[in-house]
Amino acid sequence: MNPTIQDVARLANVSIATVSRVLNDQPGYSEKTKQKVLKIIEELGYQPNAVARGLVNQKTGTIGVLFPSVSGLLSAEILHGIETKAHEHRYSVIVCNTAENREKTIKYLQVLREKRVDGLIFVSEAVTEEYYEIFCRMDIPVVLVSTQSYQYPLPFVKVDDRNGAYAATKHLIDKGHAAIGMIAGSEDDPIAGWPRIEGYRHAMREAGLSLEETLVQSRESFHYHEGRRGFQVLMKDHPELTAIFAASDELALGAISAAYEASITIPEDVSIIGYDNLILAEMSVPPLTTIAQPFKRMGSKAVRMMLDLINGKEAESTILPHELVIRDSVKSR
Amino acid sequence: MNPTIQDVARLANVSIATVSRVLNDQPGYSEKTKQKVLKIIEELGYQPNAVARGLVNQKTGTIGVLFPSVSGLLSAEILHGIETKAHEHRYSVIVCNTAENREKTIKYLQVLREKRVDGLIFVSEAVTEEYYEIFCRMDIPVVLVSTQSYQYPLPFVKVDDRNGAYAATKHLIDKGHAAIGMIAGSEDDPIAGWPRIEGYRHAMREAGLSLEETLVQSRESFHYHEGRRGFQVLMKDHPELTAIFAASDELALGAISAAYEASITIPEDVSIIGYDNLILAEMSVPPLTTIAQPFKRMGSKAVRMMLDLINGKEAESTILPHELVIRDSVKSR
DNA sequence: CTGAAAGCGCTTACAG
DNA sequence: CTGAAAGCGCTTACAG
Repeated sequence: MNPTIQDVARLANVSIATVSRVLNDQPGYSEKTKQKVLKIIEELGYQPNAVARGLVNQKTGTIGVLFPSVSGLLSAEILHGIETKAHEHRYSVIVCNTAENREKTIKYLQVLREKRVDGLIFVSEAVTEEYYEIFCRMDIPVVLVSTQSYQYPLPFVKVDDRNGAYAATKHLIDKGHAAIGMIAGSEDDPIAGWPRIEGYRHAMREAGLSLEETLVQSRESFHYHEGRRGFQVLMKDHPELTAIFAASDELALGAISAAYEASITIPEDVSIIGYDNLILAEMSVPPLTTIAQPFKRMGSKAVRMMLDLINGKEAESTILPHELVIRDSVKSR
Repeated sequence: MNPTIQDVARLANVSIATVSRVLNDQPGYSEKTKQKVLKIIEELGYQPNAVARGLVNQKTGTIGVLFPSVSGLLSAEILHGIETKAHEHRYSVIVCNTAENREKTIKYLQVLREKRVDGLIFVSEAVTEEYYEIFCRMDIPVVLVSTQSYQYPLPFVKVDDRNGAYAATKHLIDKGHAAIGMIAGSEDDPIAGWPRIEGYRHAMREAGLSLEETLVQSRESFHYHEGRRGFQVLMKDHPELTAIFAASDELALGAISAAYEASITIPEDVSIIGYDNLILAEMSVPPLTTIAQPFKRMGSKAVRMMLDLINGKEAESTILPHELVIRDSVKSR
């Protein structure tokens, strides 16, 4: 159906070797030959078969990206960064939705291995020993995004969660708040869980404020409904609170919604600061003050590291800066 | 690096043809041979090279998906549906972010053609003559999602926008509203623009209500900020309005935010109904009543159609049902 | 039941 | 400057 290099060679009266050379900008043919070949290619609308190329070159120009969830806003923004940068360098990206499920992840890894992707980007998930062993067997570069591994030497790009959480809490303190609670992720989560709790505690301690345990409501996930529940529990235990740091924007929106139902006004009664700066932070009522993570940049940076790795260079793990985005959900006291 | 079929054959003392047969569950070997081969495969951790397979079979088990934007919630949910269903059938998906840009789209199409994807899913965008010609040249199945073509015979899966908009408006009318405005997309948009306006007008006409032109604020896009602006203009021109149909959830959230700033209470002063049912509809304050589009189902249905097409069967265009989701942004009068 | 061989569409030494 | 040939890792008639 599609014309092949054979067709081009025949019509141009040259060998396929010559066609291949002009295709790849290699030396070894006269200008005249080049023009002849180019003309035929044009006429035929010939496009080289990347599958055949992949087979001989042993690289496919494809990278696999594994997400715990593709429908989340966070993944979507990271994917956007990855996809854009990859395409700039003529790489394609295959998306995989692991759903944080071991079997699915392994299945995906197997498919990606069969497809001979040139590299793997692993997003927002912990690297288990099992995964790591598969990475090794695949023998291709792996870059971590928005996660890191303490046990395995895998390069990563992320924000410093501890610092980000510190900045959020500090902002609340600077605004005159003293009774500050936190709605957090799981304490067992070594990436987005306890580091953010640590950051909060650090700021509280530094300011000489209460470190009472019940001030942080540790939830199972970072989702909206947990934010609602977290807010309710927190306000029941600590009606004196004037400010809350929610460890994700979704948690913050949940808190805002629960506040609304309880006739607590944000930010008049209670100030709330989020974490992430997803687009929905802007759409919130009131617009959410939050710590921004540069998701797109994280994605493109990961691709740049991946390209270095593929080309045999080193890639250094990178901490990208977070940023305080002030909107209307935090009020001075 | 990775073991090949040659390695397996050598160690199992059989020919590569035999290995290939047991790999593909074809007849033609004794149970004993099979076990021997399987054992070696296991020991070696052998995994067939999908690139080589793709070259001989002339199919890659990969489909390309083109989105106008990968970072949007809507795309993310459709992608989720596509990805899940594709993976169930051992297909991989390559994502492409066209940014609604002609050059980028053509570049992507070229890459996908070189990579010899087995099919194309084209999401939420109009099919131009130029694109259609490329589709034809690629000679692979194309399925449209959340869009359709009036000029070209391309199968699609979508919701009936006219009916959905009608249902939204009707709901407002049923709740006792008569002064109803609309914040719409572009009138030039033949997919999500005028059909929704038509649906609104149909319901208004049927109920004997005003069809005044200024009652529909047609905006450039379906984004949040347009919703804010749309609301402001609408309420200035028509302070008598008690209800508004926003043609997307983002527009609705923009309207709610603008209302909040103008001290207009939702739904007490003005009821608002959205369209899409993105997760943020649930997170809105107040939670947004809206028309749900089954995005995940649209994605998986598209893949199912794609598989039929790839296997030489027919695929019928499908209209999936919308659904009214009642939350708190609409109040009876 | 099994294997030798051709072929998928390319790239790349090698020889001239 | 140019081409014949081997090879990438498979599948599939074909012959036995």
